Amino acid sequence: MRAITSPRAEVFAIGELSKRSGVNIETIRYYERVKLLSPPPRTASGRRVYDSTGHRVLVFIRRSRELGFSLDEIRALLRLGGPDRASCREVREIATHHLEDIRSKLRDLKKLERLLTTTVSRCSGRTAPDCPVLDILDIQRSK
Amino acid sequence: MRAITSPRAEVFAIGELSKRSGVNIETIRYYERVKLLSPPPRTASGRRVYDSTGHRVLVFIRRSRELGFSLDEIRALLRLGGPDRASCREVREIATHHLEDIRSKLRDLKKLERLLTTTVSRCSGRTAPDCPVLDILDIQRSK
DNA sequence: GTGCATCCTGTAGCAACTACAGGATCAAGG
DNA sequence: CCTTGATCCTGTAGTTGCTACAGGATGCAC
Repeated sequence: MRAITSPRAEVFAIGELSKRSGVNIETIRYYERVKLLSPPPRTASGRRVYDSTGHRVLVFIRRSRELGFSLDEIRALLRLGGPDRASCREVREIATHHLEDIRSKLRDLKKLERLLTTTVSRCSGRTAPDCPVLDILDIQRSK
Repeated sequence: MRAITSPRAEVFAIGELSKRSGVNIETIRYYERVKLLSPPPRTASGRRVYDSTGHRVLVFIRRSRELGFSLDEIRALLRLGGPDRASCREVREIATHHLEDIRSKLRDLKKLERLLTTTVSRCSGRTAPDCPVLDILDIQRSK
């Protein structure tokens, strides 16, 4: 086995990692607490030390969050991307399931958008005496 | 002024209200705590007593939540629908603003859906050795 | 050696609920 | 009259994914 991996491994503190990854410091520590990130080595005085691997994992997490995956889903994806990587199938299952969630949210939002659009436009038409937005929500004026 | 409002006002307890409105008991009490609902009268022994007005307001809240309004927005809508109701304009402002939120969420989700759809379909095509879902998220295999 | 930046832990807060625990009260049957 | 089971009460803690302190310990430059 080769001892030295490459032209010297670069390491850095949590502030640097935060800047590079676009994930804020408190959030990084939070990810560690909830076991999304494994605890990094520390300096003698107790400060966290990260390297490029830590950076890559964190960026993976950030991207996944942007795609709307939950922390639990990300945990699963990380496990699958990790040491015992094998099953593209499982990854696909998670992603497909997530996609279904997204689609149902999309459907709901579209319905909502239509409903609110037509209602608001009725409202802006004139100085309506009875507001159609409140109507749609079915609030009662005495009768 | 007429003393008796109608053929006897019907009153009921929180469990009944919960069933009729489709909002669960703990949530009703929570709404009261955060001042979305005004505290109802109580029986001698301290149990909450509701009537049809309480029911109407609660249903209004439920529908608003289904439409994705935040509790703060609903608070505002309730104020506008209440005693000093006047401004359809303010209601429209709240609804329009909310509509913009919905539209931007819609745009994001659509992008997401496209991205995940194509990725997952590439994945399901064959027994891929390197999972494209993990690829897209940019996780690293040693190199 | 004196600042100031950066780091540490631990706790509390946000939305919008949900889920108890531990006790009081009500209504019906025997 | 008494017991049983349903319903109600308050208060607190948990959920998700963070963010924001407080209060203290380092690191580094001048």
